[in-house]
Amino acid sequence: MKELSKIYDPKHVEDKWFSHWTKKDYFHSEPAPGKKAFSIMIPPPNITGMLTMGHILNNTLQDILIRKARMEGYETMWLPGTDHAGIATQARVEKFIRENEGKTRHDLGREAFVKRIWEWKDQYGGIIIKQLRKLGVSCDWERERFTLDEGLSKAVREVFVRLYEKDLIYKGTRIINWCPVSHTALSDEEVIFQEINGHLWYFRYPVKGEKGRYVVIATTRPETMLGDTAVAVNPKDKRYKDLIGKTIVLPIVGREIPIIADDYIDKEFGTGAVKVTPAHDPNDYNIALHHQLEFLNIMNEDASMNENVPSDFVGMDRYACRKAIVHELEERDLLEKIENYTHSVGYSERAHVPIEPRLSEQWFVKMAPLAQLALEAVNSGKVKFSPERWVKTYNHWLENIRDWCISRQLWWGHRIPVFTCLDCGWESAMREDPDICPVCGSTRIQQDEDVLDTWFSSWLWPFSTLGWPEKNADLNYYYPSNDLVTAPDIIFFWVARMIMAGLEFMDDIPFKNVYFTGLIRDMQGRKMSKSLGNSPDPLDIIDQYGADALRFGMMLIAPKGHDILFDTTQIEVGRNFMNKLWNASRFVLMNLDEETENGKLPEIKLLEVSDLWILSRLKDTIQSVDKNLSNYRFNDAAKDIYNFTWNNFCDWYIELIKPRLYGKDEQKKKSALSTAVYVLRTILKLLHPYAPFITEEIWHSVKTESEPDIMVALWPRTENIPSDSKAVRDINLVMDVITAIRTIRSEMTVPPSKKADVLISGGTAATRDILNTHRDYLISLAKIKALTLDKKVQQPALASSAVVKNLKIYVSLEGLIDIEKEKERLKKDINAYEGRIRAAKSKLDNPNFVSNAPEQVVEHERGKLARYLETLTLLKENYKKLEDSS
RNA sequence: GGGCGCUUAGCUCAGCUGGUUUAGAGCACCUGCCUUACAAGCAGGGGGUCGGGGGUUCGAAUCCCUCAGCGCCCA
Repeated sequence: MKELSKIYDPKHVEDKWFSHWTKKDYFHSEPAPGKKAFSIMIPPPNITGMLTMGHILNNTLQDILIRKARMEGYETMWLPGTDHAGIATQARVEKFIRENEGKTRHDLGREAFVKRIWEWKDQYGGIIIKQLRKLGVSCDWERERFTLDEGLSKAVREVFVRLYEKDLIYKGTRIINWCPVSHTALSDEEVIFQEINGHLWYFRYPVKGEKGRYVVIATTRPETMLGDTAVAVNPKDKRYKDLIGKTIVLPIVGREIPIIADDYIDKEFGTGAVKVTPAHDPNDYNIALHHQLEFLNIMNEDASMNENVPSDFVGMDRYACRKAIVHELEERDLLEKIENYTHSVGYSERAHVPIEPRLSEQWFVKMAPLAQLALEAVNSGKVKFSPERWVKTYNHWLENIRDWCISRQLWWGHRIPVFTCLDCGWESAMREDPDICPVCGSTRIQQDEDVLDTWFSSWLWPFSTLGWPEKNADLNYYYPSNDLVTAPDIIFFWVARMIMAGLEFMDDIPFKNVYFTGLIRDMQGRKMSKSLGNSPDPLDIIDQYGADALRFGMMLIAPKGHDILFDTTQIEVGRNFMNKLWNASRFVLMNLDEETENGKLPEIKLLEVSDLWILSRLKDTIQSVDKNLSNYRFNDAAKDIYNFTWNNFCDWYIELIKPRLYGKDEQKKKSALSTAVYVLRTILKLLHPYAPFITEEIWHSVKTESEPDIMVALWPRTENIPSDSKAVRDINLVMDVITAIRTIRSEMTVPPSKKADVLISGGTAATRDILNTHRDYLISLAKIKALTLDKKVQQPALASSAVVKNLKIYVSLEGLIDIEKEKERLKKDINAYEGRIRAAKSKLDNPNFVSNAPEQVVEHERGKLARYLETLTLLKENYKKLEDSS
């Protein structure tokens, strides 16, 4: 007999198996011709990142997919890695150096600073990858990649040059989103709009040459008035018709600016007259292009005012300047009024400060030509989204796509491979750094100072990680990958762009399926965040409950594509289940001796009805798990396993076989045990993708010779499992009768130690026969002293009764029965049946129902009614007897 | 302003092509149990009319319209 401890302790188990799997090299994959590949590319987390609940969700899902595929015999490869997170990492290291050494990156210089980031990366970067191992995820750790690796950098450069050569990359002067903290441009996707309770200021702008005449304009950003180069009105606006073409003398500055007319102006906004600041507002920029207005940049990189404004304001921060301007205009009696005004303000995704629209020269990718194929790939179903509704979001973005600003004024990242000759002005993107100008031979060559958006490397991840642009066996074998698991908040940043890149550079989609997870929130529905402190550290949870409990508990509450309200008590459910499984295994092992069991099911003829029942249920469960997992219904599959294990195997099957196990008949004992082990083994396999550690641990006590480790064992198949519908019906009847007796006992508060006499009569010969065959089950599970089973039995004077399938069940409880209580009990049952009968009757009494509903449905309703009526009669009989005897 | 989603038991959620007991599960709750696998457990129980209104249908939690509330995305 093998002994297991009474309570499952994950701490003694998890690390052991992880290193076992590593030693056996199960994580690693190489292309295996003749074997089908199954691959997943991890969404690379930031090197600055720490493991969050979101990562737990995301990576557990991927691990379930890859572990199941591995057990199904695919050559599986899950590629892990990280991205270099340009802004976040540079900011992190800058802060570190500033706080510890009092230096800026400019003090160090570009080369030395980048070297310092690499040092930081080696020490702290990618902690998250180490943390992931605690979760037990089966990535191919030897294939770990980083977006700044040599190979990936080569891919980035190749892609840049190709797009440059196709004229899909260009340099242009535009209004872009500028982060005044990080001092860099951002793409549109990196701007987060937030509703702000601000103000609308109304200023009087004097009209030149018309003393006392003003145009009142409304603005949310007073400080930008220093950069105004026009005032605009709608040409159809009668209020201002006569002013068009006249001139405004800009207050404070004294600059003379025109009043122009443009259809774009909304007559309803403010006064209908607006100030135009072409260098600091994207809409004003477009108006200015139309009207050939002056572009006046009035801010520095940190959003302080530059020397293009009156000296009193130079150097002021934009918000200090706002106050000063308002004050100054008020002094001059040019402030008409201030209104409260709610509007949305764009914030920098990384630095959490309002972005500043800024006119500057940046690099862009023309996206429209890339978008077309990407739309087709998803809409034709070549790439499948799950849940499907994300297709709409995807389409909307791609159909309205704007060019992608890819240059960043940072040092940490892939430097833009564009070179310029200072002598002849030659400029080109180059695969290799040139020594001399190919046009004039000059050595005075300069590379662009900027680096690329981090996503410019991430969008190549599905193939750059496999060695592209080289053509090699890995690419050939693993590309495209099967599933991508990601959160929908990066559908534009990443998913859509990967599809575009895959089609453009690989001529093929990057993945076949995309599963969008929900977001993890706290119980109040708030996003988990560091500042709220509502985000538990997953490693603490693993420490407390075990990785399996975390994974499984999480999956149970992770409905398809919905946000998840997370609370650690839900992980307790996972832990309790692991403990239940552990103890069920203990039970089986305690009764198992080496000889009784050879890994196979006994011949069908040796199986008893209870064995056939549990095997039939097992078969259903396997089918359901398969179906649910192939539809990405992870929580439903988890529930299938949970319910089968707990409610069928533990609650009933183990109890049903106890008489056989404790009996003398060796053959009966053997068939029970063999079936139990077989079922247990199958449960372990079904559960392994969810809970890899505990299943491996138990497996090593019940494994067969041909399958040394569950991680590489074969996924359960249903072909050889018997399915016997009569066994299912019979056992269901037995269970119903046992439950009825238990209910009586419990409601009459009969202590479990007290056995009762039970008499069963009525029903059909067949149902009585079934009960008679299984009388041992009844006796042991319903705590029966003497069981009488006959067509007609003398109803005991003092008994509690129930009706199951028209069998009358009497539990004889002399001395324990309380007649009033029993009457109440029966009355409740009678009421319930009367209700059901009413419902069925009202349907059948409706001639429209009878004539219009399908025959089957009508028949079914008739059958129901007949059964209820019979049951009701029997219940009433019992009730009457009780009344008579009292 | 446009789009998407959600609203079912005290809480978190299932309910997939409308009909298989009077709508299910887990947690919480109540009652009784240390019954030799498991008190992280066992047995039993109570609790909702499916956000409001309207419609389609023989039949609606399920389909349609509308209102309200909540959330997300885009502008």
